[in-house]
Amino acid sequence: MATRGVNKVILIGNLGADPDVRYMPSGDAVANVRIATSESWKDRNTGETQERTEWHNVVFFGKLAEIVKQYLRKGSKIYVEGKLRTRKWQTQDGQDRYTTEVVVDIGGTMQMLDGRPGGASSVPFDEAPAASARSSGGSSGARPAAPDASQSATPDRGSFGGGSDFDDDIPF
Amino acid sequence: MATRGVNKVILIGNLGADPDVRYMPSGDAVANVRIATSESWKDRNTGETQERTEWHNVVFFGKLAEIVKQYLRKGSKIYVEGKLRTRKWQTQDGQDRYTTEVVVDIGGTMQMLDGRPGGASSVPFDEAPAASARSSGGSSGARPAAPDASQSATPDRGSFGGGSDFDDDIPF
Amino acid sequence: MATRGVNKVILIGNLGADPDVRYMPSGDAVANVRIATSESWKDRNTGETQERTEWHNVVFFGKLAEIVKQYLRKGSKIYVEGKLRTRKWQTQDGQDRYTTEVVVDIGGTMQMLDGRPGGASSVPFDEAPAASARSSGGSSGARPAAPDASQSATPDRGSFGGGSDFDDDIPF
Amino acid sequence: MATRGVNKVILIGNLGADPDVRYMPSGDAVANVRIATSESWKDRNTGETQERTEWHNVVFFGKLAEIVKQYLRKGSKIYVEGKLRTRKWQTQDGQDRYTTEVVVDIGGTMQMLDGRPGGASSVPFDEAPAASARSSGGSSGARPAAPDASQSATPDRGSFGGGSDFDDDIPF
DNA sequence: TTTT
DNA sequence: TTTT
Repeated sequence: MATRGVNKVILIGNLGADPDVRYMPSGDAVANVRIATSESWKDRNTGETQERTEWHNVVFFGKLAEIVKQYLRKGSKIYVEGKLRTRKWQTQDGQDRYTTEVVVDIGGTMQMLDGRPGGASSVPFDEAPAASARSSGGSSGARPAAPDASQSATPDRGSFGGGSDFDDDIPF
Repeated sequence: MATRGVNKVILIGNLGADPDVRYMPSGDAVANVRIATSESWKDRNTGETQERTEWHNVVFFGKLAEIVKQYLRKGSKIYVEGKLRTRKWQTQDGQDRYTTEVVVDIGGTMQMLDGRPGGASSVPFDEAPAASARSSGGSSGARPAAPDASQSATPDRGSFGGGSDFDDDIPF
Repeated sequence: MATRGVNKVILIGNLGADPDVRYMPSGDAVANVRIATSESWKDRNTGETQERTEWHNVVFFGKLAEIVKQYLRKGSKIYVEGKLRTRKWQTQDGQDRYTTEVVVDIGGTMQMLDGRPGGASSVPFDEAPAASARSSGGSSGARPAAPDASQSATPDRGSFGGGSDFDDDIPF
Repeated sequence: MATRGVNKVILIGNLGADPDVRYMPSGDAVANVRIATSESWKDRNTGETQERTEWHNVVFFGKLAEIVKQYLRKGSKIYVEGKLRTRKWQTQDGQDRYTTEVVVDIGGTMQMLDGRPGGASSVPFDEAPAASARSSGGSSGARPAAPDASQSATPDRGSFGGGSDFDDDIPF
């Protein structure tokens, strides 16, 4: 992979919920998590302390997704290094929507900061201790999240299992 | 400002168009730019070279916005250090939309990489070589982009000048 | 402060010992800590797992140094954002030595990752909740660590108290 | 490679001299460059503008080293993402010295910012468009710079060609 | 000298 | 020793 430009995101925050892990037709795992970062400051005029929490959609692929599935839970604190990707998708009535996510693949990393017993420490994207049946079927390991791949990798919430009990207008 | 967590974005890329600079009621400038980063890789199966360009919405405030206005043009190459912020806004018919931007304020920086003669080099957010009439009226310099502030700072494209020749459904 | 270029260091690691905090003539605090980061990998030939620990010298100034003194201890895990600075110093017999440190001042940050009860969360360099008698005497808050300032800020280990029970040849 | 902690350096600056490229016994290239970053600020007391230039030793391995050799020259502006490594070495009279370098290998990247015609754009460490005779003999590509490897990779300046017209006491 |  |  060659690059023109730099597209890098670094986050430290806590998971707002358990990871949402799915599998692509190839068998590769895709894990979505919501991470919160917050900042607080004193209003110059009122002197009151303000706080703002930002929620980030983070997507992991392949081996990293498996690790996310195994070790991360609601409340887990992690370090993430990834890149920005804005993905286009459609509502049920055909309207275009855009969602920006932090994608952790080539060049990215995840690191657990909780110090939980037995927890994996840190894992760069390209790590594959043992090729599982699942990941051996695909080649996503050395490929950046291509438009096509990512579309099937992080589909509309409703496209799995045929469910539809979600609000199509909320992109995340 | 104190922070729980880290929320950092680093970009190097080129402007897709001239900066879009507006002024808040306080007189503070707000500059929006679109920055492209691209990556290319070889498809493992077909061997073909693939390319993907990512477009980022970057927002500058205060003094930095003035510098962006003065020095940056379509094609300019810059280094940007900022943070992610997802902003909620509404379409004309009242539907909720979300747009994720890279905000350059406290803790952020911009740097020009073009080597243009007379160009400013690098500017952290909190720089104010000389308090202009505009920035002296506000206090945005030492305040992170608060939800309220940012909403008026980066309104729907059409909310300035009363214009409305834009597609409400496209968040950027 | 304007900059030509980018000089940024991001570390997450544990303190190898309690912070070493001193005070400049101005009364400003300077805190030195040693932080360990480690990586492990499998040797391609032998298949054995290798590990390498890297030790970093990190220097905090002013208010941040006070916080380091108050909250950090041997073993503490922190996130640090700073810049590289190589400092020249001399052995007792007049030989030049160079030490590279990670300086956390303007544009830098420190964040505690331990989740200790009562622990401060994150602190950018320029934070000064209340101007203490100490920091009010100096102006280090808005000044990058200048060569002169830093020299007095992080002097030879022996220059405090006139002691000399250390090995002059070990720069850290 | 797994990691406990984060050890990341991001630099944008200019080469102070042409790259210094050497070859390891395995045939793998090692390129050393000196990169300058500078910052300026106004002294609060005197009001004078101060400037400080920082010089960084950056080391590239394998394929990246070849690219550095081919495309970079004195004055070239580059973006570098690497990690800190402090290396121990000895003077001719057996004294220990330490040098801190920015190592660009696994997880690192280099990007040319000059827009020179024919220049390569960006190259992550693990890129190997075509296995050259040299790099095919080694396995450095997927191995972090191990203590042993790096020692032979970035030896004392005088250890090549048997020359000795250098000051042993200056670590860089 | 840390941590797992 | 670079760059503006």
